[in-house]
Amino acid sequence: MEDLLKILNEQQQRAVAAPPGPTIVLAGPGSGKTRVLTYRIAYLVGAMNVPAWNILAVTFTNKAAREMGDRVSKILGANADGIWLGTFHAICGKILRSEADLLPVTRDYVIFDQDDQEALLKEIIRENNLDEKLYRPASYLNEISRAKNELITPEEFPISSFRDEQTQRLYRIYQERLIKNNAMDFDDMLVYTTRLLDEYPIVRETYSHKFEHILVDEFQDTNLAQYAILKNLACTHNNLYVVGDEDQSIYRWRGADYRNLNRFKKDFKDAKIFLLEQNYRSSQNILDSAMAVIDRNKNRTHKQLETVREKGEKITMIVAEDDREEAQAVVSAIRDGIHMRGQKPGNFAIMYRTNAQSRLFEEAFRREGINYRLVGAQRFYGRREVKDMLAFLRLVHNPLDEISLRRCINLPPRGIGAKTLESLQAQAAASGLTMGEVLLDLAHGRADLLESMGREGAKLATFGSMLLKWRETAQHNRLVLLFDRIVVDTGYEPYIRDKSEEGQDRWENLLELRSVVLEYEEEGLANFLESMALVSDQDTLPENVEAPTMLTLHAAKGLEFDQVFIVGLDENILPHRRAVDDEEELAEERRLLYVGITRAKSRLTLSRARRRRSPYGSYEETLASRFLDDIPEEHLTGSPRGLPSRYNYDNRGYGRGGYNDSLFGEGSFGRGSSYGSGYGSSYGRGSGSSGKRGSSGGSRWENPAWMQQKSVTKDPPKTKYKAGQQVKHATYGRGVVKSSKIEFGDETVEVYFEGYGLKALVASMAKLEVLR
DNA sequence: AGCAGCGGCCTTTTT
DNA sequence: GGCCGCTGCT
Repeated sequence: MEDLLKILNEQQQRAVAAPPGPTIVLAGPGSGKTRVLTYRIAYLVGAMNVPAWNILAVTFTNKAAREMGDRVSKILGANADGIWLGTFHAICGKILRSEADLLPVTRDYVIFDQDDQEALLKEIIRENNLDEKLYRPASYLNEISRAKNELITPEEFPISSFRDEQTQRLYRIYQERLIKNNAMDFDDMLVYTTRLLDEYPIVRETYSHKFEHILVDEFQDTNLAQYAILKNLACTHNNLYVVGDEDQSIYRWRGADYRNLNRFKKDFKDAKIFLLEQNYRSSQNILDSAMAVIDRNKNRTHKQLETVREKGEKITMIVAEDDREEAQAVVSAIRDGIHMRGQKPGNFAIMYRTNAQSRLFEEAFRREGINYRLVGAQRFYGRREVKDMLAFLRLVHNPLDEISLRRCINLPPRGIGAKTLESLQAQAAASGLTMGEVLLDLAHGRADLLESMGREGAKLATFGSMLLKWRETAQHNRLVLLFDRIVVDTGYEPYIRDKSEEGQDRWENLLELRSVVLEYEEEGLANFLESMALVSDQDTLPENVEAPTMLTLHAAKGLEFDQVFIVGLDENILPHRRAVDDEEELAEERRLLYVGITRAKSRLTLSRARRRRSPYGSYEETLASRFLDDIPEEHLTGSPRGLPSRYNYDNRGYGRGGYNDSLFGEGSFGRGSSYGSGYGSSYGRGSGSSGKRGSSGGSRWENPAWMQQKSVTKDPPKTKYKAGQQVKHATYGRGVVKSSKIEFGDETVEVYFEGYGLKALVASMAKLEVLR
């Protein structure tokens, strides 16, 4: 253990070896806080003899959890087994399923995402004859969400206007309906867990004893509900170790409250505080600029960030004529970095305020033939065909879920339209059941029902029978069989797989989902559905892909890149239009920029556009972001208001090679960015395709191995692997093929591995080596 | 019941 | 400029 401590600096060592009890680690960007957390866990296990299963570590994303888990395992090996490590929501999910008896929902509850929530609230608004134009679900959901994050029940909802009254009413009905659907939303997971711990001393004490040591990453982004959970869990020991940085608090709008740090100090008077100021990431120029930006915020402690690295290059400013040119300039710069200076494509990142901004950059990358990876936006799990399939699976798991029922009951169209649904709903209401229950009753051959519902009853009974069959399949068979049954029984394949390229993409997405299903054979449907609901954007960031990354500033938190481009530094973009007239929100926009700047290791480029397309289509003049004023000129190359440098776009349909020099301007020439005029245009083309999934962009699903391999659907289905063959797998080692067959155009091999048992693998992805 | 065509509405950020 | 929902036609 002492050896381990040696590779940490003095501040880090002290934080890692802190005595038990409430502890705050204030960690500047790039100061190795993940490292401190990892070693803290190792220290607890290795030096303080705390069993791993008595440790709970909470991270902000699943990806962060995975990374930390890997690092801890590397240090501790099997001694790390049993540790609870995950996001707040994942950990709450685990607790809630264990304690489901105490909840108003059953163990089979499903998690409603934003779309489901909106669908449900929309229904409620409709049923209550409220004007849908006036009652936008999203805006009410926002308020409901905020209330939940502050642990305010519908009854406690504060009322000071007519709108508040409506919100309260909708909130109350919305909660009732969630329970009726045997569902909860993201916020409920926190709220129910809090209440479980608050109201049942036995539960509180059980978990508090189990989690003798609790560690929390990104503490500045916890909300009140999360804080309450932590406090409850720590109630018997106070061993609460939190790491955070108030300057990186960027989720206020989601209820996060960096004042939880103050709350913590107040609630735990004896809390020890450690500071990590040594930066290992960025050049001093970058850090100085970051500090210049953040120092303008009030109510914070100034931190003097020092780097171990060199002073580094100045920050480059690009000012383009319009947003399209901005995108082209940034992508050209990346292209030059890759091709002229031999930089690795993965070194680059483009960060923006809103997802919508990614589009022009995607187009520019395509023009240049450069592959890219995109975080978030239209995620894989947000795709229609994926959500459709998940709706079927959710309905099978939880027939009370009316949102999923409505979504999938007529997929593909089978004559169950609005009218049929209405009569199903009427029947449900009349018998005090849910629609799903009525369907299952019909399937069970309830003659009275069938009779009273006439022709519609017959249609519904057909679907009900399928549902019943699927539910039986789910109980006795492999998960993937259920998946396949649904696809076959509904005729979903021909429905989405039309002749178009899009149709093919959709089908391939479905196959990809199927291969995810294969990974959940042991964990089962409930766990599969839960992880599907809890994957975050960052979790879908493709790894091991050498390509520039595009992501929002929010998604960039916790990451680092050698060269960072922060784009759209205009008023109303960054800071965002919605934030400019509120001081608190403005401060958060500033922190957002700070987070972005501090992601950069060696080189930082800021860009803006003089004209920008408004959401409506027309072009608007822009003003330079006020934040640019705060970056001292000595750190900057190019002026925020200066002239753009001359770009040459290689005549790719956009080439006015260069811009009018005589445009008004304060900036002087030659100070412009270094993307000089016209490097050759001969490279880049066709080096990769980024658009396999159309404009929706990628995720970790971008070009997976099986995609390159043409699917085989025609007979005869020849399998590559044969029963009895000895094979080798990267993770599982040696195994014997038990069977292999073509399912949906992809070969599925069942292999028996020593020490791992029977595994079902997708042949094109598993990369099995045939030994004999 | 289902599709095509038209008009109104947007855009923060996410577990 | 694009998505969603509504209307009216088959």
